[in-house]
Amino acid sequence: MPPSQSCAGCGHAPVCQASGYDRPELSGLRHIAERIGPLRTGEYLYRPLSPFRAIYAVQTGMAKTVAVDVAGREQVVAFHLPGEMIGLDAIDREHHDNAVVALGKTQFCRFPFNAIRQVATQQPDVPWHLMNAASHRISHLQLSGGNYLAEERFAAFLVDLRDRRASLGLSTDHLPLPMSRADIGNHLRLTTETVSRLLGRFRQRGMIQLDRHGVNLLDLDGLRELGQSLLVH
Amino acid sequence: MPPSQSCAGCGHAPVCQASGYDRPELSGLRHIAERIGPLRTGEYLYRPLSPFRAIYAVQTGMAKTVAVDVAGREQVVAFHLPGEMIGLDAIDREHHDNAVVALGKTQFCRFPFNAIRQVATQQPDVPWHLMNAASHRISHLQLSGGNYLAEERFAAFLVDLRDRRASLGLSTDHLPLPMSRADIGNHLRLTTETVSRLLGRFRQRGMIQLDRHGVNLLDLDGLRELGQSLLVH
DNA sequence: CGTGATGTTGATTCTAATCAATAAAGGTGG
DNA sequence: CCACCTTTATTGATTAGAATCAACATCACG
Repeated sequence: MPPSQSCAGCGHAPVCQASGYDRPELSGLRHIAERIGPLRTGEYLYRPLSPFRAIYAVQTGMAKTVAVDVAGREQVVAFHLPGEMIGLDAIDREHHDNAVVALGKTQFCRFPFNAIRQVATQQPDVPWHLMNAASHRISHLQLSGGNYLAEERFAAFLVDLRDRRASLGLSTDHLPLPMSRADIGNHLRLTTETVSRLLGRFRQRGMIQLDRHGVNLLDLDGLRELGQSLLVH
Repeated sequence: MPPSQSCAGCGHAPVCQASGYDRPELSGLRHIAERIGPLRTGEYLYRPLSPFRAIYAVQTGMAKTVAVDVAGREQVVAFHLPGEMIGLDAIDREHHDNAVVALGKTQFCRFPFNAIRQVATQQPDVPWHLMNAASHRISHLQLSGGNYLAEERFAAFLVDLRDRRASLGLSTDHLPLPMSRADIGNHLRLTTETVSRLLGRFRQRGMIQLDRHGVNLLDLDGLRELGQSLLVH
């Protein structure tokens, strides 16, 4: 099956709209998009050493980016929601140096990089749109690299996920957590045990409610206060 | 004194060349550069809430970027060597959310953002050049956010600094460290005491030599091995 | 249903922070 | 140039936060 071209008829226009892709100055991007997937839990969109040929966005579902260092240690570098750009860290490289893995049934949009550069010659806002995404990602990484307590980082993680879902028009009362505790912990520099304990602590305080597929945030203000130092304003 | 325009006659062309700014496709950037400074230790290039109007690069000397969170805690987000872009994290914002501070007598190049966008309409490689810088920064931040031991982070910090100096054609035998131990520690999520102890440990092992203004790396291979997981390859 | 993977909870250990004291450096004014 | 004083750096003793080790519970899946 050849990848379907263009965004015409895509049922997921709303999240793209929320991410700013519906601006007429970016119309060219919509015409070069290819759909990838669905991939299922644990399947790879790309791997370390895969040649860099395209940028991606999640269309539906969720994904993680994982860096693998020389010693083989894995580092979960980001979780991706629909509409969020994937692969900006490889633009200055020949090859990807990390992997992108689906978390649950996930579809992607693929933007071939050659096509992006071609489109950019006609629509000069295109590179600046990517630049804005990169700029935002830099801000986020700078903050999250900071020296904060486990509780602060974890609260910020939950609130950040909620806020990103909110800005995409996704449900905010319930946060699905399709990744493992190990993934969350790895991402936040915590062990699975510590993640479990923090979830338990927040539950005991009545700040969250846990179910099999995720959490309900019962005290968003409380969590936001705990994580405030780590949240972009 | 009005800022001097253009890079013609600038005595620091070599580092810019090493950073790729001498490519003819970027010639427009050279014509809009303004020189700022010299600033002295502790003086600000900009502060949080300063309006975002330009991107900067260090010309000579060294600088740090400091984020200040809601609670007033400071976080040293980066140290900048000559030729390195400053302010990419503010491109999608109206205002800077962090400060840039000179470390020792430091001069900057200022690239007004309006002028950059103007130049970009003539030289389409300009935004992609910034994008490459942003991409590289994302890669670096993703790695350095990882969960590594104090010793690994510190060794990687020293080697990274050396390698960046090497790629700019600066001396590599001696690393000046114009920032305080507190700055280094803050940047690496360590206390000043721990930085001191690590320096002491490396010195005892004969890996470095300490003097008043910086360090000599006596066993680069050893340091590189300690920090290998954190270094981009 | 098992059964292997994932998640929770408790006991103990360890890395780096904190607390504390001293030493060295840098800047200032006489 | 030196004495003084403030800031910065080093080193040691103790503490704390999260990791590790360990046992058990629960879930997903064939």
